[in-house]
Amino acid sequence: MEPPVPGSDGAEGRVRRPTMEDVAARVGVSRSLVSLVFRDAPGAGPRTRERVLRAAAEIGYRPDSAARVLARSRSRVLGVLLTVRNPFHADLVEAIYPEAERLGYDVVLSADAPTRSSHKAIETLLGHRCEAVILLGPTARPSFLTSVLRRAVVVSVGRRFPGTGVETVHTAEARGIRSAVDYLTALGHREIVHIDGGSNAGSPERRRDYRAAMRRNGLADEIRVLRGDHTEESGAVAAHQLLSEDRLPTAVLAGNDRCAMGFLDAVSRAGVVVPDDVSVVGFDDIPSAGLSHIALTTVRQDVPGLARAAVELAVHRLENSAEPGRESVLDPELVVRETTAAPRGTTATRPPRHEPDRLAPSVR
Amino acid sequence: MEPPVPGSDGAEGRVRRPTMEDVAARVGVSRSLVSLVFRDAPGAGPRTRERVLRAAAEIGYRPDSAARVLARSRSRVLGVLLTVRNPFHADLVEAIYPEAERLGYDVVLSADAPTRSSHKAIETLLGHRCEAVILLGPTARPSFLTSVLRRAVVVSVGRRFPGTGVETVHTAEARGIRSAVDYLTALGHREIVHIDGGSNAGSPERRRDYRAAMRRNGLADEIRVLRGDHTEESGAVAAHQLLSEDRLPTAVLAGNDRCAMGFLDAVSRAGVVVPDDVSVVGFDDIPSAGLSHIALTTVRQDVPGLARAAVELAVHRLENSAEPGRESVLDPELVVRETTAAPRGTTATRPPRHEPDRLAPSVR
DNA sequence: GCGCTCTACTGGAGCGCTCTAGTATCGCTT
DNA sequence: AAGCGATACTAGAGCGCTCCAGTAGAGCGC
Repeated sequence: MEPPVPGSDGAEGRVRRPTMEDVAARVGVSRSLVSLVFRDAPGAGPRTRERVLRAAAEIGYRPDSAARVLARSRSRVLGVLLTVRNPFHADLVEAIYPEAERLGYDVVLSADAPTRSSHKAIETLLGHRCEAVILLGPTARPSFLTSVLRRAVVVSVGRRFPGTGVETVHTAEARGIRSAVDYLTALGHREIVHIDGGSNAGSPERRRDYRAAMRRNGLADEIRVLRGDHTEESGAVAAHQLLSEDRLPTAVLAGNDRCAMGFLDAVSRAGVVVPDDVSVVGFDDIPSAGLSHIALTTVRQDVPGLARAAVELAVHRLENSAEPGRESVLDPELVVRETTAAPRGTTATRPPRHEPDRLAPSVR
Repeated sequence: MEPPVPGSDGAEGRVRRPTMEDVAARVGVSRSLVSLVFRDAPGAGPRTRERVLRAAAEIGYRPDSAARVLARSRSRVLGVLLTVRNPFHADLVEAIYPEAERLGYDVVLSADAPTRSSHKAIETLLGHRCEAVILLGPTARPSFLTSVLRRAVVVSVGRRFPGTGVETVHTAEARGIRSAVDYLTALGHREIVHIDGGSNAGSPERRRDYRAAMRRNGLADEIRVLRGDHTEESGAVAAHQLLSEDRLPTAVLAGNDRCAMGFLDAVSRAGVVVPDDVSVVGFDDIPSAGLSHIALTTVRQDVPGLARAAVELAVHRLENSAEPGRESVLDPELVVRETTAAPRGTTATRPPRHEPDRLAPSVR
């Protein structure tokens, strides 16, 4: 049998990983003491502590997380399931890392993909002893999630699983949609079309909330929903459909930013000027929405807030007695940029950019 | 001290994770036998094997990867460092998973981000006992990578680290750039501007290769490089710069697709028609480049090939004697879509879409 | 000088697996 | 009947860490 790294110490001299034992021997203390230092536990003198740390650095010791996880009664590991292509997930992951670290948890990532089911990705997470899994816009079947619940706390970001014991964090879609519709209405728009997001997380809510907001503004007759999904392509398809008709609506509320950007791109190629000919509002506020040449007016989801709430919910659930099925709802804010204006033929000037009213996150 | 999951078996009844011992007891065999079955090792009777598998499924047993990794002489874990926002990395990750699985390796992901240095992300990977780390477009300092080499095989995708012992997988930038310039030249373009990618992986090569290709086509006097990076924003900035001048060049070769898309967007807003007024070529072929409304002509990197080569290089290096510093170079292909045409005033018809010549990957 | 508390440290039993070295049982030859 | 090689299984020693129980010695009051 070969040593851990085959070819023994090859050209670059890879060698056996140093262990705590090695550090201990070098300093002349017990392994327990070294462990104690690395866990930041009380009981070591400041001088010794420093010597241990120095010795460890000298021999390039790093704690072995497999051994650590195995030995601990609590693993303190949070699993995150993401769809690696999804830029919104990317933002969430970036925000989850520091938050987990702050609370003393490790994060392991697992991605689903066309060739890798979320089922399998979650199994991998559980294999890593995650105490809780945070699922970003999960597409898994509720029945599977229920079985996962026997092993770990489950937090879903974006999608609701009422009555299953899955914790949920999501945006108050209704408030976001309503503020967008109200804003467009205030500008003088009446023909406001919604390109929806199909069955993606949040979409049924957004569709329903659009209808409600239209009715609230006395625009029940103008309600029009175009089928879409959360891709640029679907925005472009909707654009072509609208372009093929007699005339455009004066405003479009897209299911998300990617859809809005696909729409924008397709109409500007057709010579339509945004916002003069048509106003466009997105949802999410992904990074590219804010780029100067896009400057998309959109409903911003509070990504750091969602990340923080997800981690906190998971940790709270782990460290306190069982109180399943909590729900954390965060308010979005309308970010007005340059793709919205009063419709042609009304007051020529655009309203000033208004500072969005940031609302405190609420926990129900 | 609380049991593994605090609140003991709470509302949903989370309980102690079953172990091999539990499975063994249920079937009435030894733990070793169960281990053997789960490792697919020879030495168990077919009937027993089946009974073990069934019992495991009944009690919801899953192998504990921490314990497994700890006990094994080889961890068979590959670490992947990615920048979670980067869509090109997303594609690579998706392709790495199945490839690693095929060779019997586990994959653990770690992301760098503005708030999380690649240094730290790599440390995490090493803590998980990765035998090899695959770094996607790494930004780490070579000196740090050298220190990592003592612990693991290092494979860099995209960026070269000559003479360090880091294995490298990358695209033959020169061939890609040359085919793009040759193609544009054949269409009749002479004023071909390159918006470069700054210090991003592959950019210095692309810049150099652009110059070489221009010279080869007798266009040394037309060489013009605009400073950029790999974001949409930089494409838009370059567009505004060019628009502010007397007249546009007839063709633009962008540093990557995102840059190309930023450029496209900015010029079409200014009323410039692509490809009639200006031809645009990208680099990478990210998914959105192929969308019908974008239809970007671009130099496609062979993502599945890069992923496969990276995993194979890592595994080869682990399983054979030390042969450091191999390099695997994959050929790109020019994908002609709808953002390129002959310049205004020349032969009116566009050439037919030509089927790109796919070349076999070469290993040097 | 005595017990007493405190701090600084050590010993050792696991955590859930893997993997080598064994043992038991079988069928089959000689 | 003894021997033999397979095959099917078991025993048990780790892997590198955590964490609890325990010890040595210093400092202190009385």
